[in-house]
Amino acid sequence: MDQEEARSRILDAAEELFYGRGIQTVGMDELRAAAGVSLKRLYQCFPAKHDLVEAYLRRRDARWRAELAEHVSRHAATAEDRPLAVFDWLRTWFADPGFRGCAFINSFGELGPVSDGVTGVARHHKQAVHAYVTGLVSALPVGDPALLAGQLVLLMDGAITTAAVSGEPAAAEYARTAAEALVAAARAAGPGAAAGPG
Amino acid sequence: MDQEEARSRILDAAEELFYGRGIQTVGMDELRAAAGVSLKRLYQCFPAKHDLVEAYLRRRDARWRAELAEHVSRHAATAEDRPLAVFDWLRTWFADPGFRGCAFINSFGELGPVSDGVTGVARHHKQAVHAYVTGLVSALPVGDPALLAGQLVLLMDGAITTAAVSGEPAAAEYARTAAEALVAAARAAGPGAAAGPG
DNA sequence: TTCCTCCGAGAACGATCGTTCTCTACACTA
DNA sequence: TAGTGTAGAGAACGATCGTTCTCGGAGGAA
Repeated sequence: MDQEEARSRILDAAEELFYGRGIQTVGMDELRAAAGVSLKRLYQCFPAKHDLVEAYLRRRDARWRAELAEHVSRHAATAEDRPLAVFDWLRTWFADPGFRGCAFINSFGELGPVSDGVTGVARHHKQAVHAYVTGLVSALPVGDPALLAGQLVLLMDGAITTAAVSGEPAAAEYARTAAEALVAAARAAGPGAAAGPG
Repeated sequence: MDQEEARSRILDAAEELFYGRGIQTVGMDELRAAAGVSLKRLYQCFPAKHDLVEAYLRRRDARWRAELAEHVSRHAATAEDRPLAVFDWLRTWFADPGFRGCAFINSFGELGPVSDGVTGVARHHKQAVHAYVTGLVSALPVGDPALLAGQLVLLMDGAITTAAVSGEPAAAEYARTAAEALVAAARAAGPGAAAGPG
């Protein structure tokens, strides 16, 4: 087996186990078995468990954002649809049987206080998502795209955690209606618009 | 030392350590030392660690919601102010040096998949907060209080997690402005109001 | 074939953790 | 004063975990 393939299989197993059951709950030997590699190979690829944890989070960050962006660009016809398509994608994600909330929030809650690496990756992920959403709303005629993006990101994280804890995907619907209202309000206060009533 | 006092000191230490560093990171012996009780006493009060974890979460749930309700009832003059006062309280909480996100989301992310007890307490907490917010918005002339409450709860959870991961309390401001917009939109669509433009 | 190198399988090691057990000291009762 | 029950201090136990080490075998080069 190639070193490259071993690394990929280890990361696949790590993503399934770490995301599904938590990081500290999964031992290196169970991970080795799930990946189908030897312990020696595992430590060749990742010298310590925290290296594997951070690599898992980094890969998941890239893939998660790529899937989100692909769904948005594929399903949103106009610039107005794009921010809302984010929440449609969330709904399909919540319905996935393996859904268990945000991997970065979970990892941060579990290891943030004792791992600067985990904290850094989680923070980077949230910043990247924020930047992506800011890009989406910047195409809209709103007065303060940064404000609207910040609000939408709150709805995203709130929906993710609520859906995870409650076990029901309905949070995506609430978030979408809230996003519609916030986008509408931002457009009403957009450049060239009169000040709102009050 | 009284049994009652021992129990209280243990729960105090558990809350500080579990919330601040995570549950699995804190051992029973460190907890015993922080509480200033003997190991025998510790296991008399809580026969196993998971008993202590669930007791910690239940007590924190009650206290957290009581503090929130007290702040709202004390600082909000009118029914219109009450939902927004929630976010003012969040802002002060985020600024606390010990703030580290939502104890229930953190615990759920760490132990949810392997502990039905933790999952149950986290779910109960979120349902109770939802019920409280529903009560707040039910006093407002809005068409669908349950919908607005669901939206506001998403903003709360999103703000809490964003503030925790980013380490900056600014999320509370975004959440408050979003809450204002959502309340205004719900009032515009409230009972007796004409349908909105669109 | 013989040697060298690499790999997988899994034992082993040291540390930690949750939990229990032992020992000693002290307060209270007859 | 002798006896009894209880508490604290901390050793001990069994399990688990991250990590390293050992052993035996496979494959290529001379």
